[in-house]
Amino acid sequence: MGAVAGRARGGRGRGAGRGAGGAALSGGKAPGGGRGRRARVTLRQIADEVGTSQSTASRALAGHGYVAPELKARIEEAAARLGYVPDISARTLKGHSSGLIGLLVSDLRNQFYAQLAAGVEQTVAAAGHQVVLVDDHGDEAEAVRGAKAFVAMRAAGVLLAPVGREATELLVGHGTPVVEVDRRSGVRGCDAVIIDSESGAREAVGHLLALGHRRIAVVVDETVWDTGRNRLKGYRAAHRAAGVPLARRLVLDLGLRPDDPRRDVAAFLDANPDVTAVFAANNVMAEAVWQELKRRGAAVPGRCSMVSFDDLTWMRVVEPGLTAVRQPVYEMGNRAAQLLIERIDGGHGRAETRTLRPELVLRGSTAAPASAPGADIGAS
Amino acid sequence: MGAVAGRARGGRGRGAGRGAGGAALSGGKAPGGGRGRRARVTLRQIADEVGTSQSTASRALAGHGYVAPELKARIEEAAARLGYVPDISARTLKGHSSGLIGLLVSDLRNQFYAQLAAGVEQTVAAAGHQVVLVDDHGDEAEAVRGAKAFVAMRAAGVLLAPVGREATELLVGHGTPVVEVDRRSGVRGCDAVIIDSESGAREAVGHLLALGHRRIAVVVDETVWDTGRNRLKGYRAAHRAAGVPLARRLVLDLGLRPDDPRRDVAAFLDANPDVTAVFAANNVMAEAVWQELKRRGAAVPGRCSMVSFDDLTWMRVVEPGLTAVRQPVYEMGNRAAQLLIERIDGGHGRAETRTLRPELVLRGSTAAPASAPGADIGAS
DNA sequence: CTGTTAGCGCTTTCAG
DNA sequence: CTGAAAGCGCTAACAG
Repeated sequence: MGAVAGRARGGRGRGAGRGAGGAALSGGKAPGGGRGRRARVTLRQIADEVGTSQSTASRALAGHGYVAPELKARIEEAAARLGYVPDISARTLKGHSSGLIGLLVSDLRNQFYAQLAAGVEQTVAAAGHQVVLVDDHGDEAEAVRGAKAFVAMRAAGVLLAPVGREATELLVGHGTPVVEVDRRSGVRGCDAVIIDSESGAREAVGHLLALGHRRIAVVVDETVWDTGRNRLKGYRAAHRAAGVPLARRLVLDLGLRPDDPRRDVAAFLDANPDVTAVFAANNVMAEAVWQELKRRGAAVPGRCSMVSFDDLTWMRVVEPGLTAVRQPVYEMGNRAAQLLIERIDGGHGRAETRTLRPELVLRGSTAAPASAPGADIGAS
Repeated sequence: MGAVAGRARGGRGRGAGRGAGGAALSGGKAPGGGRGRRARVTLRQIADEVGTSQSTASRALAGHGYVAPELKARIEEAAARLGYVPDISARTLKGHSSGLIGLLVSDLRNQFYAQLAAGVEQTVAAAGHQVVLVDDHGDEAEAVRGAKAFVAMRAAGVLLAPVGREATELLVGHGTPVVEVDRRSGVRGCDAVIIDSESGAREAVGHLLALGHRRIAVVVDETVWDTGRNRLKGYRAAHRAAGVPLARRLVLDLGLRPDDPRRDVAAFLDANPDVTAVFAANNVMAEAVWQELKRRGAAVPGRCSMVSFDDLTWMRVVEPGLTAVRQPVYEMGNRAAQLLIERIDGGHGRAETRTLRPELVLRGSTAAPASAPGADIGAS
C-alpha cells in the first residue's frame, strides 16, 4: 500500500482568484444558485476551500477535537457560505445510530393516535431527533414491514403504539430499544407507558352504578389486547364492588376491527331494550353509541346515560357533553418518548412500565335512570 | 497498494461444524437470541457463512445482477437465518437517496393536519418509502431546523404543509424535490396541491346570502397566507355577486395564532350584535364560534346561522350538524405524496399545481335569518 | 456467472 | 494543534 492513497485535491480552491474577499465560489454551487439537483457540499470541499484537511474541518464543525480559533472561524464561515449540511448516512455508517426514532401507530386518522404522535414528536424534536412515522392500519404484516424498515435505517429506538408481538420481537431481537405505548405486548425487555385502563373503567362504571343504574351495557372493540380486556375487567370489578350481578348479555364485544360498529350497536340495543346506560370502551365505540342513540331519538341522559373511555374534542362540544374517562394522551406521547430517549442514552437497568392514571370527567351525559316503567330504548 | 487489501475473512463460517444442517450460527447471533445490542449482521457475514463474496451476496439479495440459482438460494437462506436487514445508510451513502420522505406540518394536534399526515403516510408507505414527520408548531425557526434535517438525511423529497418561504427555499436550494400542500409559498420550482379556497368560500357565503342573510360575519385566523386571504376573497366575491355591500366591521381577522380565539369572537359579537350568520374560515375558528354561540345561548340557526370552512368529525355529530365546506384532506395527502413520488422518480418538466375542489355540505346550522326585530345575539 | 476493487462522506485514532 | 489513514456496509464497474 503506497503512501499517497487519498485523492489528489489540487486544481480547486487555494488561490483561484479569491484574493478580494472569497466571493468566487468553486463552481457556482451557492445554495439557491442553479436549479436542479446540485452536487452536495462535502467536508472535503469546505476543507479545500479553506486550505485545510477534512479531519480538521470535521473537528471544527463537530466541535469535538482541538482546532485553532482562527482556523475554526474560517472553516465555519466557509461551511455557512457553501451551505454545508453534514450527511447523516455517512455519520450513521461510521457507527453511530441514525438518531431517527421510529413510531408505529395503528391508525393515525383516529384522534387518539394523532394526539399521541404529536406528543411523541414534540419530545423527540426537543431532543434533537426525528420521528419516522409508520401507520400499519392494524395490519400485522405492515407492522413487521415497518419494524424492518426501522432496523434497516438503524433507528435509535422505536415507539410502538398498539401493535402485536411480532414487530416487538423483531425489534427487540435486533437490539433496538423499544417502548410500548398504550398497550403491553408482554414481550420481555421493553419499557412501556400505559394508562390504567382497569381503574379508569372501574371508576366510570362505578359512577353509573352510584347513580342507580343496574343494567349497564359495555361496548368493546376487542378483548384480546390488554386495553380492551382491562376495561372489561374494570367494568366487572365495579359491579362486584357494588354487589350488582353481571349479565353476559350486557357485554357487546365486537371482536377486532368491526366494519360498521353502529349497526352492531343498533342490533345490540334492539336485543337489550332495557339497558339504562352504556359504557363505551374507546372513542370509536363511543361515536358509534352516540350516533345510534341520536338516530333512534333516545334522550341522553333521559332514556340512556353514557360514558366514554377516552375524551375527544367532539365529546365536549356535543349537547349534552359526554361524561368521559380522560386519558392524558399527548402527555403519554411525551413520557414514552422521554423514556425511550433515556434508554437510548445509555440507561440500562431493568425494563420499566410507567402507568398514567386517567381521570373521570363528569358532563351531562350521565344521570340517574328514569324510574318510569317502559321507558326503554328498544327498536327504533 | 498491495493486492490483498480486503480484510482476511478466514476463521469463521466455512466448515465450523455445520455439517448437520447449518444449525450452528456463527457466534450465537440468532435474532431473538441474546439480550442487548448485538453486532448487526452484514453482507460480509452472510457471504462468509455461505462461502462466497460480498458482491455476489449483494446481487443475490438485491435481485440485480446474475447469480446461480442454487447459490442464490443458499444466500437467501443464510440471510433469513441470520436475520439480515440491509443497512440503509450504507446504501444511501453510496449515492442513492435515503428513500425517506419529509413531512413538515404546522400543528399535528389539529385534526386537519393529522388527516393530511395519514393520507401522506398511506401513499408513501405504499410506494415503499417512509415518512419523517416534523411538527414546527407554527414556528419558522423550527421549520428551518426540520428542513435542514431533511437535507442532512438526504430525504428523497419533502412535503410542506403550511410553512413559510424560508424552509421551502432552503430545500429547493439544495435540490430536494418539494411539494407544498394546502398553501403555496410562491417559491419557484416546487409543485403544490391545494384546495380552491376562494370558490369554497364563495359557495359557502353565497349559500348564506341566498338564504337572505345580509349581515354575515367572517372570522379568519390570518390573511397573510393564501388560504386565509383567498377565503376572505371568496367571502367578498360572494357579496359582490349578490350585490350586497361589504362592511369592514363584519370582518374579524385575528392575526396569526391568537391565544384565545373564543374570547375574541365574544368581543366581536358584543360589538356586532346584529350579525345573523357567521362564516368561520377554518376548523379552529369554527370551534371558537360554535362554543361562543353555545355559551351565550344563541340558538343555531334560529338566532344565528353558521358555516365552517373545513369539516371535522365533531361538526357532523353536534346538534344541529354544521353546514361546512368539506375539504378532501386525506385525499389531498394522497395526491401530494403521489405528485412528489412522481417527481422523485424522474418526473421533470415544469412544476405544477393541482387544485382540488371543496364541497359544501348542507346541515342544520344554516337557515333563513329570523325576521323578528331585536332578535340579535348581543351581549351575554 | 462470480470475485476484486474502488469508493460514497464522515469520524477517529495515531503520528507529526 | 493538524493531517494522513483506516474503514463503517454497501453498490457498481470491471475483470476473470
